[in-house]
Amino acid sequence: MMKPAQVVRALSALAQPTRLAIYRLLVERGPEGMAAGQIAEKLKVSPATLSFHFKTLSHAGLLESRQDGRFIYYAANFAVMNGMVDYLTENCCGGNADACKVPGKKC
Amino acid sequence: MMKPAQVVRALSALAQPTRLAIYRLLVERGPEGMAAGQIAEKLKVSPATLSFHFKTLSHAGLLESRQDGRFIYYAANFAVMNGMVDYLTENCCGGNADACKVPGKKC
DNA sequence: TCCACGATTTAACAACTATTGAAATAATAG
DNA sequence: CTATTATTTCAATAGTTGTTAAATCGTGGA
Repeated sequence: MMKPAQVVRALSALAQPTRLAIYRLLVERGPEGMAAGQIAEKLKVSPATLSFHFKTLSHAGLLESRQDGRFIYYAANFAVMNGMVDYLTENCCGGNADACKVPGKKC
Repeated sequence: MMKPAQVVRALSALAQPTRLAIYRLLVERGPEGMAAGQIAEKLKVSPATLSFHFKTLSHAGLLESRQDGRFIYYAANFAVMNGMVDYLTENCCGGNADACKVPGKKC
């Protein structure tokens, strides 16, 4: 189970329109990821601002990066988001499956 | 599907240690919820601070409240969190189920 | 009605966050 | 090596957030 501080960091990282858009774009893109410049162009964000947000997302563990030539590819790390969701729904409804309203959760 | 602004509001609301603790406590408690005073005592948070956080969580749609005598009971609203998770994983891996790493998601 | 109790509001302040442009760094191609 | 492209760092500013104490609101009982 994730530590509270890490969950807060992940939530905090996603709680910003530009970063949320970056993350969603990379979730859609899958493991291949996308180059920083392409993301900047697609989302119409200045390189400096984008870099700042990459740092925040990476520090939260939500992004992986790899260099390919002059380009840096970023990709979503699904494990951290899954851990975040598990943390939020842990022991939901006190373990009463009937009362549970979280789909896919076995309480 | 939820609107981006509402998702950001929900993530933002949970991206704070005290509010995350409040929400988890209420998720565990289920639909019955818990009185404000009990939560304050359990989490050792001052009433004023707690009230401030209730407002933030309620405004994000994450909490429901009902008055019972002098007490106000708060309960988690699961629908909004589910919507938040759906928004985050929407169209994940571009619809390629094999590449998808999000358990319970059919891509 | 008056009082006690639970909960919220307000105002103030310190701490943190996002954004920008300009400068600096890293990597490749010629 | 130099020019070029991609990305990051820096510094400054404006805006946002969390906490506290004191004041206020609303409910139920004497």
